[in-house]
Amino acid sequence: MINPEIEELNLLHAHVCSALGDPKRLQILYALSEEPRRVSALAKDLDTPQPTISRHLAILRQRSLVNTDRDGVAVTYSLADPRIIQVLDTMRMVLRDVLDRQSGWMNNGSAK
Amino acid sequence: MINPEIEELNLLHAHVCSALGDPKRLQILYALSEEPRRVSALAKDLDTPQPTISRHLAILRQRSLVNTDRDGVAVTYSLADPRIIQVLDTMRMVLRDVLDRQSGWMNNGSAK
DNA sequence: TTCGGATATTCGCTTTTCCGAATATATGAA
DNA sequence: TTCATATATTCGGAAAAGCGAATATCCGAA
Repeated sequence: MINPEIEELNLLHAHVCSALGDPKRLQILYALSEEPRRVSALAKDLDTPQPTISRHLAILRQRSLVNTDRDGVAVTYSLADPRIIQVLDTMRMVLRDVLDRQSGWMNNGSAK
Repeated sequence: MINPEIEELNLLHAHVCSALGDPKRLQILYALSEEPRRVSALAKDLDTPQPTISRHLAILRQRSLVNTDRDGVAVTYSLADPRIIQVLDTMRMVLRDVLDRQSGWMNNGSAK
């Protein structure tokens, strides 16, 4: 409980997870899972200013969630690990189940 | 791309994921995955003030990541879905791989 | 109703995060 | 070197998140 290594790992863990907590970054990650893209392509596809995309990509890059590949003046970003999408899909399924349960399919719990 | 339903789901998705981005909440979720606990037990086990624990639990509750079960004056919290831990474990593995790669096992890439 | 223990909420305050706008840097071509 | 294009960074302000301390609420027992 007072182990500094575990504590440190916990901080990193939260730091990485917090990168998943932004709508624009989710869009970016899903877009990259379809296929690697340049910054300009992401900006166009997500209809978002290029500096905004770059800032989010910097965050994802710092947390090692995406890789970069320079090609002349252009930079192509790709997903660093497919498990990231697996994680996001799982969370989406969990969310969907919650929404289904709340949206009262099964009417109101009392028969007749 | 201009679908309001998808957009809304994306916001919720990010909102739920952002709950995973705090070290204390990670500790709480892992503790609850071992076994359900009362607020006071969490406070003691994680060596954290009770109001702090309650605030974090409120966030996890709002996002439907934990369930509550009143038993008189005590409230027992439990993990709402085991897939949440699966997600956290996966992210930890991804993180571990990154750290391993950075920590230069394989020395420096050039033999001899 | 009153009390005591368990849990929840509020209040200031500081820190972090996000955005748009502007600007800076980097690379290849000429 | 200079230009044009692609990408990155900085700045200022607004919104959100976190925390400790204090306090409020809830529930069962008496």
